[in-house]
Amino acid sequence: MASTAQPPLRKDAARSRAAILTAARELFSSGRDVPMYEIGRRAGVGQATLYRHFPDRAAIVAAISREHVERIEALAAEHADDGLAILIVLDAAADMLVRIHELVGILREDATLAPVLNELRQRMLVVLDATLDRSRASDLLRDDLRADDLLLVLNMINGALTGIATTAERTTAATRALDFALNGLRRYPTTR
Amino acid sequence: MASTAQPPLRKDAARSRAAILTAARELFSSGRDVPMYEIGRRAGVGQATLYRHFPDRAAIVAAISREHVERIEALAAEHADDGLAILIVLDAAADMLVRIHELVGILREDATLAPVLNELRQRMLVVLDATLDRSRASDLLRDDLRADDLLLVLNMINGALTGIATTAERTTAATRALDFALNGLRRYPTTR
DNA sequence: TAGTATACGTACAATGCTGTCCGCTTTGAT
DNA sequence: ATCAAAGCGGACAGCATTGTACGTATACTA
Repeated sequence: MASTAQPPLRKDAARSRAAILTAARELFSSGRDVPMYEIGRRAGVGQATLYRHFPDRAAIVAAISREHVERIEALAAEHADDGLAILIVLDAAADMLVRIHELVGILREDATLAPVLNELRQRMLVVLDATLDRSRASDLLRDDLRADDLLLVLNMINGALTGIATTAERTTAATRALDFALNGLRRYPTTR
Repeated sequence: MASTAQPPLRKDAARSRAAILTAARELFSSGRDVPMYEIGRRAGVGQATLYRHFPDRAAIVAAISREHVERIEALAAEHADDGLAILIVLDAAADMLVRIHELVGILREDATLAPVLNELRQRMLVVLDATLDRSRASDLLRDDLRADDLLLVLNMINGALTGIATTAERTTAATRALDFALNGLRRYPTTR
């Protein structure tokens, strides 16, 4: 598998690529119906350049999405021997969702991105699974929990953010949602 | 306000209207990118008929959405004097979300539906608030809860459903999500 | 059962977005 | 300094979708 080796980009090409990604990150954070040419316009780049760097919307979304998952992977690695790591990771993931909520929607919406979505889901599962395992000893969480339950919880938190426009309000909602997910609504919680 | 009085529909018009709503309900339950003409085609009705009954997509979505909220309102009224009413309502709402998950997405997606969305949100808040109040005596739930927290929880459950195709799997996810929302993830829950 | 208002379907104009073509410009190696 | 390779932008062809125009059919009323 030597196929991933890329020839280095020429100076102008590198600038274009970065500009496109920056523009896309910004536009994708405020709404999901973003025309391609709008990304180009914001990046100060022509249509052809846009499409040369990224053959379609999917490629851009994939590139940006991976960045974020990689940050979570790095964070989990840093806290590998912390018994509370799972709480730290969930917290960071919730925080990430506040920032990329719309992007997640795009990722799910576009059928051609299904393979990427699966890849990222899988990587998150690996991280969550490992972290959960290491936190098991601390008796912090229910012992019927599995990694995909935590992914479900992240989906829940993401759901709590839909339709909220400002970052501040999103943060509030995410915090409250995480609180509910961790502690529940019950007055005298039944741990079943 | 006598404005809501509608002249009775002619027989064929009534049939068309019902066919359109049925087709829309079906199509909206399996995806959110549904072209108008597709609804017409499925309903066995021409473009003009479609647009005469509903001037745009928003009108169809609004009509269908209201039906569902009204069912919840009726259910809450039935259980008005049950101390566990709030659990029953949450459960029913979760079950409803399993069926109309995509519709909720459409409702939020289309900017022209914002007024309808607000109206429905408001009506849900009223129901939840009243039900929560009546359930207060049973000491069932945390006492810091307000109606909009419950709406947040419903959003969370709705979030848990995104990207799941089959009804069976959605039901499973909704059940698990409701469990987490009610009881939390913690082994020894801190009621804070 | 005849007439009129109402509803119907088909065909099409208008719009917005995607992805490609092509002649010009920049980069960096000799 | 020169030149080929690589990159660039604007213009545009193609496509999907929306919403309208218009001649025809159907349902209620007398």
